[in-house]
Amino acid sequence: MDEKKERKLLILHSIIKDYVETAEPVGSRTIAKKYNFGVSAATIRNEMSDLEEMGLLIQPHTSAGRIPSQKAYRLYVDELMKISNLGKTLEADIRDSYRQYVEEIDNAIKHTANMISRLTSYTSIVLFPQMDTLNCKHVQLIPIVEERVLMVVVTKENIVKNYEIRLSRAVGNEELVKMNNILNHIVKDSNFKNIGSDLTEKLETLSIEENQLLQEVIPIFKDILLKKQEDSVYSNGITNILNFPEFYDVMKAKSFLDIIEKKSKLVQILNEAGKDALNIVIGTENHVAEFQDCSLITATYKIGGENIGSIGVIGPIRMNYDYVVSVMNFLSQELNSQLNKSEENTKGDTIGK
Amino acid sequence: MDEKKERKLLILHSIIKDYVETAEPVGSRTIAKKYNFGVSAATIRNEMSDLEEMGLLIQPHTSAGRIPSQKAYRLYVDELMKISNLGKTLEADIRDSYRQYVEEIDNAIKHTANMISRLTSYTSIVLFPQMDTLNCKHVQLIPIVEERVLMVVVTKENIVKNYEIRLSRAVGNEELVKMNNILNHIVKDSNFKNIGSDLTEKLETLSIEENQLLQEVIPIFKDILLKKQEDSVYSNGITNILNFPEFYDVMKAKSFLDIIEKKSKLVQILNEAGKDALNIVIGTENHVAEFQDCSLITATYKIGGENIGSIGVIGPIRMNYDYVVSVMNFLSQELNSQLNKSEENTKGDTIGK
DNA sequence: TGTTAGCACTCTGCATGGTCGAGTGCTAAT
DNA sequence: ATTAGCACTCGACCATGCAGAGTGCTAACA
Repeated sequence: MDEKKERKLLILHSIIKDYVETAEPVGSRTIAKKYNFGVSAATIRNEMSDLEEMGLLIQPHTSAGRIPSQKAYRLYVDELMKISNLGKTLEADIRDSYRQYVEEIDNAIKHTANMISRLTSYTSIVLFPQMDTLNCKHVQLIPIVEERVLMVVVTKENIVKNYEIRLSRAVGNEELVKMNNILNHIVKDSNFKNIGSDLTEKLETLSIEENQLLQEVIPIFKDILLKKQEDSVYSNGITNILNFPEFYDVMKAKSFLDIIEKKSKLVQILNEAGKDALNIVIGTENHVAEFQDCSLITATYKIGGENIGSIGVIGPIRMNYDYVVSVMNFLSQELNSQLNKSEENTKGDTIGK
Repeated sequence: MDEKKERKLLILHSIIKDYVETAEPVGSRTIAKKYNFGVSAATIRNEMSDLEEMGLLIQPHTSAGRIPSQKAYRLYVDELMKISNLGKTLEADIRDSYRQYVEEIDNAIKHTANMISRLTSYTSIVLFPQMDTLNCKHVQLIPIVEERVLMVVVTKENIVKNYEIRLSRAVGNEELVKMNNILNHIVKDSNFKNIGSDLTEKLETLSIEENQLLQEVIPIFKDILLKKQEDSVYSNGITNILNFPEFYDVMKAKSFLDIIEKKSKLVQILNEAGKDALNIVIGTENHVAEFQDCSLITATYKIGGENIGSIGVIGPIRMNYDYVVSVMNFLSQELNSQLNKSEENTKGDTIGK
């Protein structure tokens, strides 16, 4: 009885494999011939009929072959799929390619996105470090000219963000330093997530004069944390999707591309995808209607053990899951070691300062 | 004889108008009826036949109507078109919408791009200020942690760019200040365009010790000016193009979108478009093959009288030229006054400093 | 009991051919 | 110079028919 079931699954596996390659419904003959099971097409037909009853196969119409259902892909991903390596040389090449992206974290992440889309030929979407997962180390205000000031925020994770701000009046250098000191005093060591309540609390401990000084910077400081959300996502290989017959219909392609352009939606999608090391969201498992013809595979990256963002790839449901998963596994691992290597180097000294 | 020609042009005008609206070849009857010229379709037919001989109309096949040739659009743009205003209320709304984008120049430009694509329903592409058109005012090195340093470059035009860099070793605060001083001494007031030769020249005037100090920062400083090219373009409304029947063919759409994703190509296209206040490039007048089904309308923006970047819109050749031109006129004017208003405010004091 | 060959059936894709309508060019009349 | 009329052309659309792929069922076989 068990080997019976075994064969069914093998057949399902073959069907999925074939369909992923060809995008055409696959018939019993194809399976019998191409994947020599040593039984006739008729037998395969019977098995396929069973698989259809189990909800794993779908027949577009009477005399077409069958295609895997979403449930089948889920089964495949959960139980059938075997994840392989990318191969020593490719892995070494990728590792090498990170060399030039050591300075700015965002570049390493962008590079990861580019690699994802290049390797998988699907569309990649990545989140840059999300402010609300980070912790403030210190803030520095730097005069540019007149009332214009550059605010540099360094997080405990050693991520640097900076923002050009404009005060309502020109502020002298000494005043700016004073501002900076007080500001630092209250934002230091706070967690950006609770910054709203934290700050109002701490502001109360300050003198009236000090409050006055910060009157203008504080709202700006808070704003920044929210505002940059739409800059916090990057995507590459958006036209790759047009290579797949599923999207030859211009309207489908458009609704896909529309979302990719709507950065805020992407942030949401990535946030909903799950926070495991690797997450697979197939078709309607995604809550965003426009992506229900797609599958999404995401991974997270960490600094100092804390999840601070994620990388993902989005393609048709008929996706090469095992390959894509191995790509994502390797790249997220590589990105993580990249990010944390540089942290290891500096962290010790930072704490000591 | 003159009023004869007059009529031909009126007919051409009508055909263009109709074709721009409907994207269907337009026949003699349509023109006769819809734009009541007071003559019969047969007469129009004769005129159209003449216009075709003149190379202004094209007949896709014997029994279809006719469509305007590229030459016709050029004629239209150069001589026939009347540019109107956008209307007081719309103009006021747009002007208002700039309010919130005063802090960072790049945001004002991005906003302009968003407005372009929203108003025209074509795809907008814009260049952020190009480093090589700017002049250096000063540079500031700010320690982040260990060997990581933030380099802030302020231009004479008061544009601020900043880059995270990594030195080969941790550098103490005093040393960094020293570095900063020497660096500033030699880069100050130089024009980024000639920075290569300028710097080598000035480096020779420094002591060996000073040279040593700058050894690492100088190449980085030069790199920066080139490196960020691909970050220097932004585009919005890329999927708008899919609304036009010209791009219902997926392969056409793909080759369009591919270029939009290739930022470096966009920079080239915008640079080739011309540096007048307003430039119109129709179809094959563009040298980039993939955009020869498109028309491009660009405008420049200035700071202190100097061209530093451009904004543009790209759509099908069958474009609503007069409307788009009026949009671009208004927006570039608005952007310019936005950029230079803020400069007026500060320039005086800056020089005094 | 599982497997298989055979056969009728179904459905799509494609080529064919005919009709319709839109639009033209030409000619002759005004 | 303009126009009405008419023959002509071509694409869009639709019905038809055929070939090919694939199925489900049945009866025979190991």
